[in-house]
Amino acid sequence: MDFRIQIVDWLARTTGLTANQIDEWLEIPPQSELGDYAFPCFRLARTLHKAPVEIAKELAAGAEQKLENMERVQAVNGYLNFFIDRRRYTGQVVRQTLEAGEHLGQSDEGQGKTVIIEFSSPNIAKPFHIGHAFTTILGHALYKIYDRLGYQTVRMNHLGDYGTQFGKLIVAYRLWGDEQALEKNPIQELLRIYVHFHDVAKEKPELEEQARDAFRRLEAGEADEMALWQRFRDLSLKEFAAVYQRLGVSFDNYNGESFYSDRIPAVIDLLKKNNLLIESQGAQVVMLDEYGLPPCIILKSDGTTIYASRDIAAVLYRIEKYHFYKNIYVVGTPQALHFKQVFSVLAKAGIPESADCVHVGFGLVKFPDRKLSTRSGDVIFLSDLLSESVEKTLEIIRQNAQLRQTDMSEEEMRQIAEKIGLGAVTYTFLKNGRERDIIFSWQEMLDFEGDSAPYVQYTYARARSILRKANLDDQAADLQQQDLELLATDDEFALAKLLDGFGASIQKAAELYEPYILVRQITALARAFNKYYNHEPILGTENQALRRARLAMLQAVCLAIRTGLNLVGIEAVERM
RNA sequence: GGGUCUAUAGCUCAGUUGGAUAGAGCAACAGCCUUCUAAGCUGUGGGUCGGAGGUUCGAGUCCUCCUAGGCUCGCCA
Repeated sequence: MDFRIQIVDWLARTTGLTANQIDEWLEIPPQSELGDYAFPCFRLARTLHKAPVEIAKELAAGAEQKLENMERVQAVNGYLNFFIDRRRYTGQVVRQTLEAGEHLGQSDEGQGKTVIIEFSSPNIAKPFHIGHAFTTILGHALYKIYDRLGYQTVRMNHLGDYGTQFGKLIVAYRLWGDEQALEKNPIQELLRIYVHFHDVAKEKPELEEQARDAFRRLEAGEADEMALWQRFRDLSLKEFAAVYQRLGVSFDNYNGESFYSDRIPAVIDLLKKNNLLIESQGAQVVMLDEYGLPPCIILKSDGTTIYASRDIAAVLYRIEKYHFYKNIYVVGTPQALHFKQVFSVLAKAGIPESADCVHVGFGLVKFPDRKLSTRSGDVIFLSDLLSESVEKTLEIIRQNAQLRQTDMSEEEMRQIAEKIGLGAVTYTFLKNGRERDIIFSWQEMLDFEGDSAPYVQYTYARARSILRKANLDDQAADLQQQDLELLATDDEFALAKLLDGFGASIQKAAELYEPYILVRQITALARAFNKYYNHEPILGTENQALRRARLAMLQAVCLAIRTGLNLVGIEAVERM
């Protein structure tokens, strides 16, 4: 808003400080009773040789007649507090929000820049469990946010479709595979033999050796191993596709680890050319002492590749193909060291783009007493979690439909339940800082009150219901005819401030790779609206001009909530 | 042991670049549905911000040390 700019300008002229400096220091008071903007005068005390309290008083004396759009300016405890013209501000924000319409929150900051987001990346032949939900939901939200800011985006699903684990699967399948079970329920069968492999390998360590050998043959392109691998991969992808479709997630490519395996020679060349490759204990490694990191293994002692070599190959490929502005990896924090090593090897090899590679880590999903582990078969499938959530939602909708005597069809109730149930799960993963671990609890995951997607969706549905009753959608109608400065209550001003901060929250979320910033913004907006809803009978407003202005504000709120939810991968519903 | 992250209300978490009386949600307690959807709203209680020093006009925030915990540390990914 230009209120801030106005204050900064005036302060810059009056104090002789630069506008940038003022802008940095100008803050928003903790309580709105203290004002809408505040300038702390303590830092001026030394240069002006005056007490902060005095400085504030003098500035306040000269401020009011010089500043338009300002209700008053007050000096309190060394702070210079500005109270803006709230009616004007509220009117302006609502107008601008509605004018932006479907473009709300868009920006051109990403113009001409390509951002690669690698996320989801499940392992072939393993179930899609709630651990994968985190990267999938987080990555998808980041994609939407960057897309909104005008960046060119590339979504990459870096499938775990290579490595010694496939040697294990091949060995296990040959020993215990059940063809019929594989046809019927591929991932379950593959998981069964994978778990069995680890059980047996405890007694018979020679199986591990056989597995490594099978992977060696796979990497060498032996037909039998290749065929099995291809089969496992195809079957797995088919199952993953169902989950992605349900979540509304898609990718620009599925270049998994196998895709980069034949680009390893280029990596070896590069490293050799720079004299970085050293033999150590039979393996080829790059030393990273100057980065304070342990050596990075490039080739194992049996000559096969390892994930680090494949990740390095992937970066080289992406530089060449996309000339990326940023190359983002949405991968759990346990792999932080791995990415540091990979980026450092590239830096050491003189690849400047290594500085544009970012590991966006996230916490572990675990039970109160243990870690989730595929090997032990101790997992919660994402599909089960989603179904459970949707099921519970459907129950609540049924109860409410009966209570409120609504006329929702079974089909409509199911569609709504799907959106809300999925939203609840998505929200749970995005509501806090991503690096925090999530202690899995059904109770918390399925809590639909307070800070939750259903709370926000419910708010939206209620607001939309009012607009329907007033025969309005949320397109801005004849804005020129509206007197939006009639919006004068504290609730309305609070809503305006939250609407005003919407765009900034998107930018901040992108800057920090933290969708929770946007999630909290729209939750706060929803909370402010619920308060308003309970204070003011909007439809029953007697003054018709004010009623129109209030409905316009509702349109703006709906627009922001719906847009915000969509940007984190949650759908709004018209009724619930 | 090295690296790294974390420690804020009973629980789960926010807390802008250091700024005024540290905030939400859940749980607890007390209220609000003949009026726009009660998945809502209003109010109450609840804190030596892990501990000790230091820098500063001012520290939950920055520095040092300590304690506790998570993750991680060459041939898995």
